[in-house]
Amino acid sequence: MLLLLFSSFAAMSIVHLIQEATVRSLTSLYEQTFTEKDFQINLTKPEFEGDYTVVLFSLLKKAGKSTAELGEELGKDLIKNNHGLFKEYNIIKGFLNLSVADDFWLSLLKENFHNAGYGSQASNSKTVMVEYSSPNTNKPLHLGHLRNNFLGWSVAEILKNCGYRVLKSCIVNDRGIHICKSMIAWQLFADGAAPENEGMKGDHFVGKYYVKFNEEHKKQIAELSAAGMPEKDAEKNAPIMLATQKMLQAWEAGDPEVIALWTKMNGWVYSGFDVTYKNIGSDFDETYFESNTYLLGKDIVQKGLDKNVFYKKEDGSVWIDLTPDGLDEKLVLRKDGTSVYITQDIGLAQQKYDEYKIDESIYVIGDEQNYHMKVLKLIAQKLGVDSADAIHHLSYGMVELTTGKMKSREGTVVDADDLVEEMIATSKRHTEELGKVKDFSPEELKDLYNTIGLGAMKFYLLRVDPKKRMIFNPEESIDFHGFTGPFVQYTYARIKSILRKEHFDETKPISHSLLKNEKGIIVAAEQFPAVISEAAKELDPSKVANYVFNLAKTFNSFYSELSISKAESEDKKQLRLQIAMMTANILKSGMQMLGIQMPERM
RNA sequence: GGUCCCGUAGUUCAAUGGAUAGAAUAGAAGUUUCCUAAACUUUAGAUCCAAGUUCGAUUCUUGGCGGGACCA
Repeated sequence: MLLLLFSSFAAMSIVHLIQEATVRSLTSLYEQTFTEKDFQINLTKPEFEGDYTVVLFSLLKKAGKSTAELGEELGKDLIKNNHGLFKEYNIIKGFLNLSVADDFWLSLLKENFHNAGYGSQASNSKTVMVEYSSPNTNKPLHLGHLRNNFLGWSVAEILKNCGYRVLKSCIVNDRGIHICKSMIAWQLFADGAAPENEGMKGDHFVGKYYVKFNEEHKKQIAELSAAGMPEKDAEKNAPIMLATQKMLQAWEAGDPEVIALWTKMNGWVYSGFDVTYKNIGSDFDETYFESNTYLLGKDIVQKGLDKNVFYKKEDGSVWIDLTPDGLDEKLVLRKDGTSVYITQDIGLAQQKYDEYKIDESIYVIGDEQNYHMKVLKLIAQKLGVDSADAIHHLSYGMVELTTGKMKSREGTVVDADDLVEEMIATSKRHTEELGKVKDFSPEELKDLYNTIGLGAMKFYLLRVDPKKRMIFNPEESIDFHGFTGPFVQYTYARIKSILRKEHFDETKPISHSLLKNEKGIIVAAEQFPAVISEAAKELDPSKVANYVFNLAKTFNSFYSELSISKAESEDKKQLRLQIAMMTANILKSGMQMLGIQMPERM
């Protein structure tokens, strides 16, 4: 009877149910209008009796009661008028702790334990584009790019689970002075070498010449300075820099030789990127190349001039005045008529909208671009670009090293490929030491090492609030114990092991009181849909990582306290099997949203 | 010079204005004839400083100190 009743509540979270019930009780008790914003519902701290807590302080004035009176009256009314949803209550200081009936939790478990899609929402018929990764083609990917890639991928997955149609896109920064630097250095120092003859990945090969350029550039600056030239002039007038500038002009003029070299070297880089993306599991529905988009937005400049959003200075350059918005004046077209990044970006934003009619456009870009993105959105809005309001910058903090800044041009970076390789090697070592999967085939082992190594790395980079910069110590390897991916994977593998051995008997009705360890997991499981929604709203995968870890921890504690296969009764065994299965389903889909695979055994 | 962000255990991270500030790791002490010990249990350890708002501040406001990013 009760089970049936509670299953009709299943669409609503328990927090929501408590909110509504509390509003009803307050309104009838004190004959005033209350809303759920008048008070707060928290999880009850484990040291107190109860599941959820109504914080009473904010209600005292309006109700005209003391905490003790209000708590008693509200508690009694909640118990009386909610069909047994609440079992009991207690009041400590200004906190009304409510115990939710076991039947509610049992009903929730029964309804959902076998549902692999628990927590995901139906289609909302909205399209969102997530632009991420966006590499330069003059160097290989490093740790910072990995954070970007994992964030972009994960946010896309989270949004999919919330019912969005998601398009993953990438803008490849394949032109400009930085690419010319690698090209010049290759011409000067490579003697025609190609990645194949050196057995290098193409992106690493090209990156080597980018570093080489900077070494040579520095040397020439020193020479010119020694000859008496001021350092700033020396930077510009170093012969290698002059040659690079000349090459950039030749590229823009379409010089066939330069274009051929550019095509060849970019080709090397792409073949290298392909390998890295495949290894880390990144992919894109749409790839834009800046060499195709850099002329976009010029018509927008004209439109801006017509609308008087932009103005022309005497030298012919075009500007926008953002001082009324608390920002500066910003250049949108140089005096020589070439456009700047912001102009292209507006052009591309418009193109994305035209092609896909996207409702939201998320840009995963480092926080060093906060100002740029703010200006981009503002200008787009002032111009009346269709997609302007949809622009959303997912700004993430830089990854810093304990040993100093990562600078590609100085070669002081943690390389993405190296790190991936190291993680996989470490997972291999751990696995071999433990010796639990000696019957695996070589292919199965390879998959397992990948799953665990990448799991550790992705979890490590995603467990931190994206907005905050994070610090990485290259001397210490990423952990496989504690608050880590492998911890969650291990919990999952243990559950799967049990599920392989035991069998479900769904004919058994389950009706008994829940032990603390049993209920704890169901209470945690109930929060999963809300966590996903929150993560989507905040574009924050760390919410999922933290949740999944806590659920795994709760389960591990349950596992060590209570036996499943040797439960006190068949009833209890079936209950615990359901709890285990629901946990496994949630862990798997939560980790999937972080881009992390789950091993059936490890 | 201007704008913005960040200061929490030794370290890396949590905490929609709420109860005794949570974890992980490193440290100390335990758990394996029993479903996978990559686990579990116990223990010690922190809000940069100073005012203010509030019944209540890690959270909000102001000022300092320290770190970072961006703009010209």
